[in-house]
Amino acid sequence: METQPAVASLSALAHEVRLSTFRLLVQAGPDGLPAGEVARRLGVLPNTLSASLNVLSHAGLIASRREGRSIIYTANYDAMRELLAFLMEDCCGGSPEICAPLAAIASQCCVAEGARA
Amino acid sequence: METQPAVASLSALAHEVRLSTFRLLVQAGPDGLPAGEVARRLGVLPNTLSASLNVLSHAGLIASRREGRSIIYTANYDAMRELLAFLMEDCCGGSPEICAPLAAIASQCCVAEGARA
DNA sequence: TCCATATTTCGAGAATACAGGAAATATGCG
DNA sequence: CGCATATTTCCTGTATTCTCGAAATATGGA
Repeated sequence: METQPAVASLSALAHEVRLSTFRLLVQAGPDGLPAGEVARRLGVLPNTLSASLNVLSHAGLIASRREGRSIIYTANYDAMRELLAFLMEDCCGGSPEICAPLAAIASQCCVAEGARA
Repeated sequence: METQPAVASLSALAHEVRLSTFRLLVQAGPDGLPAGEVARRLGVLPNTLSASLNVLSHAGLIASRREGRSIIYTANYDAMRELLAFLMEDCCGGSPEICAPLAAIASQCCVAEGARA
């Protein structure tokens, strides 16, 4: 990943409603959530949320599909991974032991539970 | 970490010069770099860079110390870790196998080289 | 003290982001 | 078709951010 798209992603996440929205969709998994449900859970007006979804979508962090009258939004896990990888990528140039705890966080978070399955 | 400080950190990073500055300092390791050196490497005016450093510092992402006439800036690795952990923290609630690759990235990045030492 | 270096602070104009009201679009159902 | 639901688009005033020139501050050395 290069700097410019990373800035775009970070900008999209640098907003209370948008960050909460993204986290909600990440939690929701591949099934995603309809826009209205997100608005209800976060307590924001539908049009305000729509603007937030638009920004996140434009940055490639989420995707959408129509289902009946609802539009379902889902997190783009690839984009999330790319952004995190970009942020982690530099720390090893200096001293690996400094950023090693990041791996510990990730394995605590993901592998420990994933490996158990 | 909570949403509000996370937004502050993301806002600080959501800017081309500031993101590049932060990455440069992360690469530089605990010794850090003087402000002038960062400005020279990134090709930005000293006062513009100063504003960027101020924003990053205010968000807690970097720290500074004076050394003679120079002011040396260093990355705050703890803050970086907290932010990354915050972003990763939700993915497991859904499906662990989705975010497991994050652990792979982190271990590629840090542990593989760190363990070799 | 005087000067050069390193960095920050101040100020102003231009550009951009934000929130929310009102209206428009799309879908499903009777 | 007519109506309710779900969501988006448009609009507008306000607030914030960004950039850069000019001036100020801090340090070290002659």
